[in-house]
Amino acid sequence: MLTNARLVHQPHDHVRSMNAAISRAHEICAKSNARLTATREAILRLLWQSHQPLGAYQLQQQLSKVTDKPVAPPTIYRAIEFLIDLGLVHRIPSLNAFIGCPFPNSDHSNIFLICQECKTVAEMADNRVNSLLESLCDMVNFKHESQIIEIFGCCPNCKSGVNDE
Amino acid sequence: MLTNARLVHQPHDHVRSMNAAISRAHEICAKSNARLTATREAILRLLWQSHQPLGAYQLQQQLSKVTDKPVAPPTIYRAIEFLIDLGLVHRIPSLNAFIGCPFPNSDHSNIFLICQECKTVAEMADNRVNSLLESLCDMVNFKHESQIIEIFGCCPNCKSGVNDE
DNA sequence: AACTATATGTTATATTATAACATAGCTTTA
DNA sequence: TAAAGCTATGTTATAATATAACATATAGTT
Repeated sequence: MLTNARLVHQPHDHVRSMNAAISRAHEICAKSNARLTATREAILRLLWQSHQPLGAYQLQQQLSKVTDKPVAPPTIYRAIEFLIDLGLVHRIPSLNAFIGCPFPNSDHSNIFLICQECKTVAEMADNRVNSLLESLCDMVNFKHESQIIEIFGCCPNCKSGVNDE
Repeated sequence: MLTNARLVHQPHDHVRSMNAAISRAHEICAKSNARLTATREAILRLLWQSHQPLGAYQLQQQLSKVTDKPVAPPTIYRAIEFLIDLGLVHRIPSLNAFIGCPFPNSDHSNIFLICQECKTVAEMADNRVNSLLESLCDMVNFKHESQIIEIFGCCPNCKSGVNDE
């Protein structure tokens, strides 16, 4: 089982984990002969700075602030599409929002733990889940190609009331 | 393991299964002191007639045709919200679309098999999946409240080319 | 330097969803 | 049965999300 849950749900060194993510992203792009341009990297950074998924229009605002010039939606959606295709970013369908993938090289269980209180999202991967779902698909003769699992609930911080005002 | 996959992926008696669904819906509403009004029932019927999920604006068009008068989006969204709250209908987040629930009384695994070819969606429920996911959540101290699992792939019909032209 | 492919800018618009307020229709009880 | 109160629907407007189409620029290749 692989997860970034502890990272997400506890204080940690943001800058360091982001830098790691960015350099990993550069490697992955190099391998695929893909270009991590300034815009794309900026979007990836914005997504990594937040453990809450960001919507396209939030990204638009933030990118516009960072670059100090207007940014139109297609710019955002194109960068996101690029990042998703490389597995660096996920879309959380029920939230219409996007989040950086903490382990872009691994198997994609795509299990997301969405805290309804604080809106943070942690990711997990687990092979038992994958094989169980694949076996269920086999039983009904459905060809499994990909999956996404969204789990809604309450993260450890919000359960314990740590961040209450 | 509970599924309507065979029903969805094979020819069957639409009218019969829909009538069964509607009368089940009436029972469920009665239990909850909720009113399955004409509009709500019409929406539920439309959703049952199709094994493909329908978007709100598709429902709008079809309802408008059935009732022969204009229908505005809030009408649709309100009926859908009602039906979802009672567990009679699901929203498929990645499709922005809605589908009738084949076993509204049972545990909600909310596993959807989405055929990328023909766009049909079958549903499954499986307690092993539920308990596995709950145990993963326990491991990271996340309180599991609900879940949705979307599996993308290819249904038996499309695999075998049955419906090719 | 010219060519080609890739990426971005720009404008417009499509698609999905909800807010806010008005009206109508049940349902309970006087 | 009439009045009151709750639930549902109608209506208008608009918010939020996403994409199409075409122009321009930039990077990489010959």
